[in-house]
Parts: sequence; structure tokens; C-alpha cells
Amino acid sequence: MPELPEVETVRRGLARLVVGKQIASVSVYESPKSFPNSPEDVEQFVRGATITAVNRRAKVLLVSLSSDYMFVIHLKMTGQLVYVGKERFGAGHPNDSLIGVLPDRSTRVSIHFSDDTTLFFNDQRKFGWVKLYPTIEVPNIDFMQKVGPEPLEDDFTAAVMAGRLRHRNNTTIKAALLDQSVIAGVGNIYADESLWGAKIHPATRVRDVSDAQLAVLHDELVSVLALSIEKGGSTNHTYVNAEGQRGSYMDFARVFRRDELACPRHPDVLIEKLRVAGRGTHICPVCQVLPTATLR
DNA sequence: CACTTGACCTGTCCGC
DNA sequence: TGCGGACAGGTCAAGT
Repeated sequence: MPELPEVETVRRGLARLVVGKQIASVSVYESPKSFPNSPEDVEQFVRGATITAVNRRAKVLLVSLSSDYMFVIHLKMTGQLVYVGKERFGAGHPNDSLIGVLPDRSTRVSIHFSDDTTLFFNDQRKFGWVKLYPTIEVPNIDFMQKVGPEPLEDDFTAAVMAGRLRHRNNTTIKAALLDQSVIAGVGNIYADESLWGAKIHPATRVRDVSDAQLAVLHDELVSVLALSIEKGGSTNHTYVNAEGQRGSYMDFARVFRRDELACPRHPDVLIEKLRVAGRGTHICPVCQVLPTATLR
């Protein structure tokens, strides 16, 4: 999915909708990959507990329980967390919803609350997961140990970003941006969008990007992530927020999935699609040119 | 270590 | 209409 802005949008929705709710039961439709914990764990550490907070680190959601356990959730490519009140989705639901009546065939887990409302974890491709950990152990999870800084925190300066990217001088700037141990939360959409903003070709070796260009890239990345959160994230295919609604950032995208359309800076130049770091990549061939050093 | 590639899944779209 | 292949917001475990 779901990159930083989408996960943050889900987080904000859940913080509003489920904090304070008491968990009555958990249904697991697909295990062990989507939900590796045992029914005994659920009985002991989840049933009867209250949700006390919903936080985010990189693309991971952290749902705190009053039992001092935590749901750690990764939506990967197609995961959704959708809260449904007493009235089911489907007929009569807001028209920007992509969700029909739940559970559906993509539902992997559902959490039923004592007020008869439900939080559904849906995931078409089954890459995502929900894992239960003792809260005290979460900082020791391998991912938490190696994940990079949050790009929207105040201390994420251009110098911090450049310092981290310089450790990956021998790979492409796009691969470095996508590396969660370098910067937290950047995925394919916002890598392409920020590189277009900074006029850097995604296949440029990091060592061939100047410090001045990295400073521009920093500002572009921070502003595009903030704008996307403001727009409720990007709905490319399956992403929805905690109420089943789409995000609108794709209406503001400059290059992502805009191949064969005009570059916003060059009305007569078409966006091209290529493959960089194994991912579909969108560029303006005039704004974003590979430096000769990288070409060698 | 740093880096690249394929695998994990299901669904959709496109060409034959 | 059906079939095969490529591709899709993300990581991982392997390989070099």
C-alpha cells in the first residue's frame, strides 16, 4: 500500500474511531501468515482489553492495548483496515467508498468490539500481516532496530537525509529512497513524485547527485508527503482509509501513473514509464536526465 | 558489508 | 470467450 501518507491517514481514522473500544472477540479467516498468533494468545492478551492508542512507525501501525500488548500491522501492497459501525457498508454507504459488505473474500482478520462495531483487516494479496507482541518487546523487533528516521519529524533536516543517502552512494537514488533503513515510509509513488520535483533521474547513482540536489530532494519529499496526507493519501487501486474511503492525491500527482500524459512543466512533453530498482518508474525525459557520470 | 534479483499472492488488463 | 504473460502501492531471503 500504502506508503507513509496512506498509513498515516489510516492511523488518524483509527485513532478517532477505535481508541477506547473494548475488544469482545477476534475472528481469523486466514492464518498463520496474516495472523500468526494462536487463539490462546488472543484469549489471554486480547479479549476484554481496551484499545488505548494507535501510532505509526514508517509504514507500520501500532495498536496499543490496555493489556500491555500491541497489534503490529503491515498493510504491504493491498492491506486495508476498515472500521464498520452497526450499519454495514454496501447500500447507502458514502459514494466514495470502495468497500462492499464486509467480511468479503479478502477479509483475513476481524476485531469485534463490545459495542457491536467491527474493525476488518482485508488484504487481497495476502502479503500484509497483523502480529501481537508484548508492548515492551516492540522496540526490539528487527524492523524497529533498523528502520530510518521519520521524514516528517522536525529533526529530519536536509543534512540528515543527505548523510544517510551517502551511505548508499553506489546504488540508484530511487533504490536508496525506497530503502526503509535509509528513510522511513517512502514507497514507489512518493519516490517518483519527489524525484520529479527535484528534477533528478531515478536511475542516477547517489554519488552523482550533488548536495544541492539532495537538499532540493529533501524539500520536495517532505512537501509531497505532507500534501498527500492532506489529500487523504493516494488510491491507485485498493487503498482506502479506516472508513472505506479513497484518497485523492492521485488527482494531484505530477508523474506517478501519468505515462503518456503531459509533464506539468512541459505541455508538449509526455511522461515516460521505465523500470528502475525493479519498480515501475515515471519520469519527464526533459526534466530528469541521467548525468554522464552515471551513464559510464 | 553493499547491492540485485526473485519470491511471496491474487486480480486485472492486454494481446493473441 | 479463453489463455498466457506482465504487472500492481512492499518487503525478505537468497544470490553475486
